[in-house]
Amino acid sequence: MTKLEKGPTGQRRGRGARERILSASQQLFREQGINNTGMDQLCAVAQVSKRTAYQHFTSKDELVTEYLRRHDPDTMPEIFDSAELTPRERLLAAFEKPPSVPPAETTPLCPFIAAAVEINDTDHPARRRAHDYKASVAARFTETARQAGAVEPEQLGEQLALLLDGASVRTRALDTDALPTAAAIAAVLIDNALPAEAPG
Amino acid sequence: MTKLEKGPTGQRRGRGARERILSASQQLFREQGINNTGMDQLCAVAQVSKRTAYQHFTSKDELVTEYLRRHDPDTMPEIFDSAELTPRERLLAAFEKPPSVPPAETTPLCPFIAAAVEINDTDHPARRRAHDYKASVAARFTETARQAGAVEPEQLGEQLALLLDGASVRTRALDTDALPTAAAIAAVLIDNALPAEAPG
DNA sequence: GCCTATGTACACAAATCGTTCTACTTAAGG
DNA sequence: CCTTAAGTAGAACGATTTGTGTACATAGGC
Repeated sequence: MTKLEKGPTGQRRGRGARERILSASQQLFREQGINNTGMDQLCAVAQVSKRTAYQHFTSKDELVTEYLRRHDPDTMPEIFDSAELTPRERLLAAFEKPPSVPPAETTPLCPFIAAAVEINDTDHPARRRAHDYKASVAARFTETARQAGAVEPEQLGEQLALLLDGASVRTRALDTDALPTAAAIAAVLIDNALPAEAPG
Repeated sequence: MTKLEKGPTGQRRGRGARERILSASQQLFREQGINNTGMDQLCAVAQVSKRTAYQHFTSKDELVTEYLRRHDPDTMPEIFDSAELTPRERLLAAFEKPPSVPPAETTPLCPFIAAAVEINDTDHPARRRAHDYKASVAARFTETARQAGAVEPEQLGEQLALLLDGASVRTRALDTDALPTAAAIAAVLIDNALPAEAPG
């Protein structure tokens, strides 16, 4: 996660509108979806006048694109770049729930999945970004699988990425955390793909 | 699939408006999503006047709900009710692409996932229907897994359902058929969960 | 052959959408 | 202190949305 620097509740208005707009985007697009969030509401939450919003972003489409671009600029770095874990442990760590927000709530739907579903035009920059991000996650998995000595790292990478996405959408549909289910599958796949008893 | 009885291209207008409306819903909601499909366009495709549409369905919400209700009233019966296949074969058959539509196109996103993402209100009947359908698929898998003699049928059922959803959303995001990836995982899970060399 | 269900055409209301406008205020740097 | 860039408030625009109202047409069962 990037630093959200929420500030003392009611961020003081004034300079720094762009940041406030993007913060509000993160919150609202995540909570209620892109199409269900109007610019009026977004500006109200960001405590920014509409004029200012449109000086920073020429259109809502551009704001959406920037919102996705800013979100996770690198792909899950806190997991894949962790030097303390063995490659095998890193693969498994991707399926552990981050300690953000109270454990009672269900994790919100992956913003890239949301964008891929809500936006219809395949050529929309936001959808392209979603495509790239999803490919990037698989590539990271593949890379780590290769480091771990998996027999078919590309296949394993694609499989693990699919598990994460399945867990995300199923959590949304059933309102129940599906990540443990995905984690169990991941453990099986990793065990199957890695040479037995390799240290990592 | 239910009989769509498309008729000779330009369905003759007149009686039978309700069916035409639901047919158009299937087509348009699937192709462009629920929120991106207006009632005007829908009525035009259905060759039905708007007045008639609102005589059959009091609101778009109700139409969406009915569209999801009608769609697959039973859960994938052609797979789970097939008497020619062993339980194990039935589990695997769920991951084979149905021969509908040319193989070049990617399978459209599962309508229930679409509804779960596009609609924000958890209490919306359509979202409840999506919830129930997703639970139903898992239950069908579980039931079949039990027949096949799986050691932990409930876990396997939930896992296989997650794979299907992961494949659907990933196909959407990457514009590449992800079902084979899910099928490969399913094969591994099923092999792991079923007593070795059982006839089915 | 008539009666009634059903459907049509199309204008219209009301809300909401993204977007732009004008005119005013404020904060920071030199 | 004064200039200038940045932000504000809120009205308004045009397009689009869901949903209605009115007056008219037609197909089928009796």
